[in-house]
Amino acid sequence: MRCTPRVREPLTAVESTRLAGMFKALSEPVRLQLFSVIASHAGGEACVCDLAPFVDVSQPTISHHLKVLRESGLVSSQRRGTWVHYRVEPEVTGDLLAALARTVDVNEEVAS
Amino acid sequence: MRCTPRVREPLTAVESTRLAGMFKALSEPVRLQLFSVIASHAGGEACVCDLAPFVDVSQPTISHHLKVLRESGLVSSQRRGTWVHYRVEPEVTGDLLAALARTVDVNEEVAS
DNA sequence: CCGGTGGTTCGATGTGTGTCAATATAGATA
DNA sequence: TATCTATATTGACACACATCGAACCACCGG
Repeated sequence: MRCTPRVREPLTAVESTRLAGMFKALSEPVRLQLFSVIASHAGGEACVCDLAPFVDVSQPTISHHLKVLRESGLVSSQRRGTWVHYRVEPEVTGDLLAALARTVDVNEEVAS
Repeated sequence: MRCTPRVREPLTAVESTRLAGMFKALSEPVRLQLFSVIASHAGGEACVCDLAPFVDVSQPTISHHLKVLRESGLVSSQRRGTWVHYRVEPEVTGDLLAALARTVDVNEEVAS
């Protein structure tokens, strides 16, 4: 029943589950935009008050989305006095990028 | 109220919506694995019968997930006689990769 | 024109999730 | 202590979604 040969090993169920969790965190437009806004600040870091002007949802909703991002591991948070700062986790985002790049590379090798 | 300066422009709401749609397609473990299995075949292309052994869901569920991937633009499908072949769309996946890489780059520039 | 096999669509069901208003917490300031 | 601001949590609700069995469609070999 096999129609096409395989060129490399696909993701395992375990790897897929881990990566899918990160993709899920970025799968909401508002959340992706929040992540992007954080990343666009110096040091990949911004306080919540910097994020609010960019998205058109209530403050609790912003807080909820930040929690989802935090739990995915893509960002971390730190309180500094009155303000809470969110920071992109370069290592985790790098993992995600690498996994996706590996997948896409298969096509590029074949295309060239 | 601004605590941190911005280093680059974040994604707009429109861009976020488009990209989030692709991330969403990859946000399900089974679906991500299907995508990965397709990409792991020669030419970034595989027929449905090649995918089934890798995931533990019913055949209708596989078909549903393939439809979602197709509608996201990340893969396309083509019937060849009895079998239907799914193929990774390199250009679309490249867009996604580039957008994510741009975001991560911000951190790496700062880190170095 | 059948019977069979590969894939898709349909209908139903349980679970997950984005959103907000209201409320709560944490730190600063007086 | 009282109060103000920044952020988080709770509760409720509507909607989306993953999954399956059953029915359906497309191609192929008699």
